[in-house]
Amino acid sequence: MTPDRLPRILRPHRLSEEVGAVLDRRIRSGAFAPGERLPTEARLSEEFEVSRAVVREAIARLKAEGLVESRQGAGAFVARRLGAGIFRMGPGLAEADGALDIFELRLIVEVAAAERAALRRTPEQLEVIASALARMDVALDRGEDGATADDDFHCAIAAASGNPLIGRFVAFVSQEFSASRAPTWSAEGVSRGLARAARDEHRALFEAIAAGDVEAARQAAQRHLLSAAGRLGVVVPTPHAARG
Amino acid sequence: MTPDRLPRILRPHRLSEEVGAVLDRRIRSGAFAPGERLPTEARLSEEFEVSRAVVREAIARLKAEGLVESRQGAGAFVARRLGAGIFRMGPGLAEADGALDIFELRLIVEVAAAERAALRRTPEQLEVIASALARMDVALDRGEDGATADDDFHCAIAAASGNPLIGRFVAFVSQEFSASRAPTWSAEGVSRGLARAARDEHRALFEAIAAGDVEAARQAAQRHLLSAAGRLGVVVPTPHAARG
DNA sequence: GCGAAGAAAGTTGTCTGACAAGTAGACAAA
DNA sequence: TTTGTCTACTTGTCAGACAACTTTCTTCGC
Repeated sequence: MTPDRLPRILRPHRLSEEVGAVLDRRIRSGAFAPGERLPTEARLSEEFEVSRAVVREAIARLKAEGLVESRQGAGAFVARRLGAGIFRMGPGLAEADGALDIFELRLIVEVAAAERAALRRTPEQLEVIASALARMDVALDRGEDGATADDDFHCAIAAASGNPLIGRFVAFVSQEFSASRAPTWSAEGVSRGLARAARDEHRALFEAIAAGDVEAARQAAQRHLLSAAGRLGVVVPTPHAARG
Repeated sequence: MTPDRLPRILRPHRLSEEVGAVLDRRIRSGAFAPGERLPTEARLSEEFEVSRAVVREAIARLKAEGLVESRQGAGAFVARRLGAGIFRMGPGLAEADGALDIFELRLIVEVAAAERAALRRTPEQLEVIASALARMDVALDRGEDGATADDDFHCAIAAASGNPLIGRFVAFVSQEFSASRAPTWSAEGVSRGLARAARDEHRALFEAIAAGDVEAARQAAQRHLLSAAGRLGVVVPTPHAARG
């Protein structure tokens, strides 16, 4: 646990964010039911003792997130389908239990991506994967940080799955959780051989994809992600434990 | 009970949305580079010939979407990592090739969710799944629309996976693609027996989860989703074809 | 000349008041 | 009951002002 993140200690408070956060909670908690009309802007500005401009800005955020829809003259309404069109991880998910949840989702999607990449990758896509792998090797030899190349490697595999949606989703998750690769590539991680272990797992995965061996790719991807979780002290239970 | 969900044929234009759309395009197209400072609010309000309030509301949306960050006194800046923290499907994805991509992602995540639900579901969660199944039966008997119950069924299984992230993601994908269930539950679909076929698949999946049989749950979920895709005329290739 | 303190200009955040555009409910007329 | 009108209400937009904060420039002491 290396929490090098100091998010909002020094950030000056913004009224519109506070108001937005309160409304957000009320909506998600069900205090305002879907389809129900929100109090008017004037009413809210009274309740929170802020100007209408602040309320409007807060509601603008909620509208952008798909939680609220407003109609001129009628009012603002809680969306019938909360947050349609947008998926977000939510802050603070990258720690404690959240890490396990994210790793499990990564395991599911990235293993599937690896299988499909083994089947469908084009020579060009294989080249991109190989390039990321090579950059990791260079970083390892020189004792530099290979976290970015690590990131690229995973994203390149997902991109080679032939499904752009999978590619984008893996990129999203990986970005969201990029901090998780830091311990492996830190000075301590390198000295403890974590980076080298990760490199070997990556190579096995690459070779399986290069060979077009779906089953080997599945196993290599699963082994790698479980090991990566282990390097963070997270144990991901898997229904396939007997097979993997 | 009035379902006022007509597609808003002629939505009155909202200035803030138009301004926001223009800025959105400029940022995504790279006209404003990541990290670069945006023109000031005053400048933008001049350019678009709108009030500063409109510009602020537009920027508030972009901030909510993670495209822009602003600092009081300094200005508004294009985010270094565009849209970090948010995943969206993008419009128009639910047709043509997009349907295949979404179905493949659904297949991956929902099959995994079914496996985990078979392992981890609590009696309460099983009850929720059973309830959705029962509602589908009622709808089928009465010739009513069971699409909502169908939706609930899938989401309930994902929720029973024990991983809230999976639950939310399936809810997201399913919502995004809710139109896909319509053909099954339409009058024509019911008369052609599509709804009945779907019901049988659902029941098999439910029983596998109730019995805690991981392998059966996996197969039932896969079979159901592939059949569902087939009912839409989509053929999803799967690396597990030999096994399933 | 140079570094530091301070002034000045510029920018976002918030407040206030006002009017335009659009909606919903009441009420009267047919 | 149906229809049309009216009125109160709500959101959308505008304008101007000030506060809070950042950046840049100026000035002063050395």
